[in-house]
Amino acid sequence: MVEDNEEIKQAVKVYKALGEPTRIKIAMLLKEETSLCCSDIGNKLDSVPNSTLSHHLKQLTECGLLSLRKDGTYIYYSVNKEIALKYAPYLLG
Amino acid sequence: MVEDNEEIKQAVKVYKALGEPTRIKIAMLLKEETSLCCSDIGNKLDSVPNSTLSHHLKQLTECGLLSLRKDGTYIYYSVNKEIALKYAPYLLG
DNA sequence: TTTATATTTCTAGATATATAGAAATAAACT
DNA sequence: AGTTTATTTCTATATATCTAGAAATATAAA
Repeated sequence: MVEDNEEIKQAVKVYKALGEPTRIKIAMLLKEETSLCCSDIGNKLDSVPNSTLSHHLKQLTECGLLSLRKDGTYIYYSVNKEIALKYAPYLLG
Repeated sequence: MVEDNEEIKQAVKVYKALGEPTRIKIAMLLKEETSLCCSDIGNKLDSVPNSTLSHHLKQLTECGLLSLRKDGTYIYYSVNKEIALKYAPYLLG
């Protein structure tokens, strides 16, 4: 029997996060720019409202794929290379 | 702007396929066994009806992650290494 | 040609997720 | 204190997906 261990759970979370067009585009953007804040990402994607963007960024962050750094009002996102390398090195080019 | 090209579309399909517990378990099984038929997989997973299994195998196949070989009534599934290597080498161990 | 086995399709209900407007929070600036 | 900007939370609706029983299809064996 295959077990439901923590690693599989994280893999499911990571792949679920990447299995959505807007989110994979965010990951691709960050692969090129190394670090962007929410509104920068919004400007690069076409007509995605902030609330929707926030929802997507949350999932990408919660699965460990993105890490963030706060700077005043801004939150800068970047790809967590360790996780990307493990589950989806495709993202890193 | 990030584009919706074919490669991104396939990546989304692959990751969507992997972003579900039963399906990632199927992929893990196949990583160890190299080739299994639908009912073998059903026996290794606990109480997943055939119709559900068929649905999952269809998604894993349609995104290119699994390839199949028919042998009489049986259909043997195995991991398509080219696709797995590109998008999720994690699956190959 | 009947029977058994493997797998798929059909169908429907339950659950999850995506989307986005509006209000709320938070930090910086005047 | 009031205002602007960045982001989140709340809320609701629409859409997608998971699940599984029952019927259908397909191949093989008796």
